[in-house]
Amino acid sequence: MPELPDVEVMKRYLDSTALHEEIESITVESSQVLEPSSGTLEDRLVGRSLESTRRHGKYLFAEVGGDGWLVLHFGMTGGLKYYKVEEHAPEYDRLLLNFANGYHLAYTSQRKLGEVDVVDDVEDFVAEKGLGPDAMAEDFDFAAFEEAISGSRAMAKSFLMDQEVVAGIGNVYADEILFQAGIHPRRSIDALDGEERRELFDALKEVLATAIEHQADPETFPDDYIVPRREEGADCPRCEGQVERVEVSGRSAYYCPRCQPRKG
DNA sequence: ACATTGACCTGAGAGC
DNA sequence: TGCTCTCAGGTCAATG
Repeated sequence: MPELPDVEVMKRYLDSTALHEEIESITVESSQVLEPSSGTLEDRLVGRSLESTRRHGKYLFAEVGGDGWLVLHFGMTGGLKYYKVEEHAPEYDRLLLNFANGYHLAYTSQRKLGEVDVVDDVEDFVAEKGLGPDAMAEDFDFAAFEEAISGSRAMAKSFLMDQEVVAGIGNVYADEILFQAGIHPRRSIDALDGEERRELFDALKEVLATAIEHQADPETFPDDYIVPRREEGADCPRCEGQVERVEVSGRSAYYCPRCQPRKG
């Protein structure tokens, strides 16, 4: 579930913990998540330090001592933890960066669907993956959103989740964006009128920004958010209706049929 | 061009 | 209690 807001929170966490510390060694607990070989990873990291971070969509990048970037992707489970004593070691750690100061940065991924890589250039990596603009980037504005819509006939939810259209939105936040915009997840994107497109775009920016403000913790989200109630039969936070589930691109979409009518 | 399905992977929670 | 089954959802590939 690490989507843009979750990854942004991890970026800030990394910024406030592990930067500028020398990496003394690495420990590979599971090589399945590693794109390069353990040896390559070791060669590129040991003796250096992480100097800065960037994020594009759901990908986090950490600059390695001015020589390339560590790429972290979390799949659907996973995160980072910076700790010193063994008692604080997290479960499901797959890779550890062991710093000279005695601390460790653990990359965790319960289901091992993540990816760790080292690349020379972030832009090249983004281009290679075919990722669209980051959803929170300034240059992803309403004009760019409309431009992306033109020519697409995808369902609204599939469109939002397409990383080539816009990078960073996954299953959970797509549901929230559609709920806030009052748009049914299966409506086709090109059927939305001008006003609906505007509302959808505004909701996209608003939901992601709000989630980041709340540390991507659904427990603390505004009362009218649907994410904490993604469950069939749950009460809609905005009306007397009940949350329903429908399948979209093989994923569960939770929505309120009253707030998000099939046809608007 | 888009939807659907299944693979990857593992453990939490449900159901019996 | 303890087992088995389903499901979770990011990404990619194959198929319709």
